[in-house]
Amino acid sequence: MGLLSRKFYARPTLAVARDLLGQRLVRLLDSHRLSGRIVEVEAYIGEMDQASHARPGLTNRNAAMYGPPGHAYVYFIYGLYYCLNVVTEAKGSPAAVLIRALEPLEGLEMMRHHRPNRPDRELTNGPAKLCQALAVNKSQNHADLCQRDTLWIQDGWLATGEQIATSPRVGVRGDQTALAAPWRFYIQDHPFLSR
DNA sequence: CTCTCGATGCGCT
DNA sequence: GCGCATCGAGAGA
Repeated sequence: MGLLSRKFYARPTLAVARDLLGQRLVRLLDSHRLSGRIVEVEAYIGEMDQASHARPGLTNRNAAMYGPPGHAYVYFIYGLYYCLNVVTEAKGSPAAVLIRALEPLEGLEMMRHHRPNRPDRELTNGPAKLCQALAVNKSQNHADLCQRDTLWIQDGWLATGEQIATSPRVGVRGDQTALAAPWRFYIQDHPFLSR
């Protein structure tokens, strides 16, 4: 099935974010496939974006955001968790889409093993939860998503009747007026949305 | 169900 | 030293 191409990611970030909904994120782990449909994302665009990790300019942490499109930007947060982004736009233009929630499709048994004592509905309904379920960590930072290596995105689908909705981004700090832009995209009423 | 609060470590000022 | 693109336990209703 179709791997999403470099050109898909080398576009304006809001378009990429919207078009990622319904696509299938695949993680290959010890020859096991773990995958899910992307049902919620957020866009982070440029150094002027008050909520973006690129706000301080190029640093070691956010370097992947400045790199070529179609690669992973994985960061460590709150001393405990990882979150996964997809780098967008041309090299040198720091922008990315945060993957916030998945609908699990393949590898449920292994996901349950990675997130013990959780009901299935809480396997991948948050940015750090899905990284736990798919065993995504710093070793996937800079990974090329345009190759079938250990992490990639391939063609998915939107079911008939599924509607795309937007809202302001969640969990971001700072000046609220600057953060009101509706840069969160999600499939309306989907059961695997984050809280 | 909702709300509050603590965990935990690293990058950056 | 501070603050963080989060989560889960525990309490209350």
